Amino acid sequence: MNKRFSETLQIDLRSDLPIYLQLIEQIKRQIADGTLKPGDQLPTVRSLAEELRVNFNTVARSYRMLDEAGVISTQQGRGTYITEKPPPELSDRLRRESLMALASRYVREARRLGFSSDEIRQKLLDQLEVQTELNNEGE
Amino acid sequence: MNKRFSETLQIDLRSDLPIYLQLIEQIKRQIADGTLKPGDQLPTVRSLAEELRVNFNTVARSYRMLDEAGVISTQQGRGTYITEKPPPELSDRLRRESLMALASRYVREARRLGFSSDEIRQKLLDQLEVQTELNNEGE
DNA sequence: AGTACAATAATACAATGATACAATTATGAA
DNA sequence: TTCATAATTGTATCATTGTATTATTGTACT
Repeated sequence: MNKRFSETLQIDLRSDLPIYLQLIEQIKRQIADGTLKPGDQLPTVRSLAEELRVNFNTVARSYRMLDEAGVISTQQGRGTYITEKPPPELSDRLRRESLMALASRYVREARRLGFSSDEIRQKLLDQLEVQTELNNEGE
Repeated sequence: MNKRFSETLQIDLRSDLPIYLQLIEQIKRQIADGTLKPGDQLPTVRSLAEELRVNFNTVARSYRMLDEAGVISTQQGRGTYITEKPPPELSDRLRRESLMALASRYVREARRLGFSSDEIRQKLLDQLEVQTELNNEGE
């Protein structure tokens, strides 16, 4: 049951992180975890922008930077695609960058809600226990 | 017949109350009495400043403080809007639910990337240090 | 006067939006 | 087919909007 790609992206207009960086972060992560595969076509800058209710230049900026990073290939008049053969070490680097981005966002948003470092850390430990219990059975 | 927003604001340059505080007070009041509704867009800092004959930094200062108070949402390059759900003081219960959701999402996405509990926990601790240094948490 | 601080102003910058353009693809008539 | 034309796609440029940093102004206090 494949969601529309745009529905898998969560943009927070109130975040202190710019929209174009939020997009980059999440697309990178989907590539790293295999949700997006080499050769997959991404939505056009205009259609994705419309569904996310942002300006298409903002999407274009994200695509351009991802292109420069070598993870996607944007082609004028054709569209944008996940790079066919990512450099061998790119995938592992993407994984680590994605983890860093996730941790960074968690801390940033939690701090924005006014929580202390202790509370942020403790809640994570709680969640790690909860979700680990669930996963150990099924695996 | 709606007046221009700027015409509903009375700025007294001779008041002992600073301009930016006068603005904050009056905008807050208009939100409280329903004149300004959630989702409404406020004038740009420059246009409002021009009509009020004050410097746009002064308006920006008012907007920033209202943003920090959670009353409005300022978005660079887009504009400023009355916060959708303005809970005067976010209830403790809601805050904790939000933190839980953030932590849960972090763990879930990190696991999806294939990281272990140790790696997930360690990366968070790293980020806590990094972001705490910048923010000088003690105060 | 001199100092210290808050309020305001000036300037440069970053993120997003609007518009026009170029490259490619799709369509259809000859 | 082949060519012309329209539609679609990304690109380039500049305008608009809020942000950050610094300078200036004004006020209160010694």
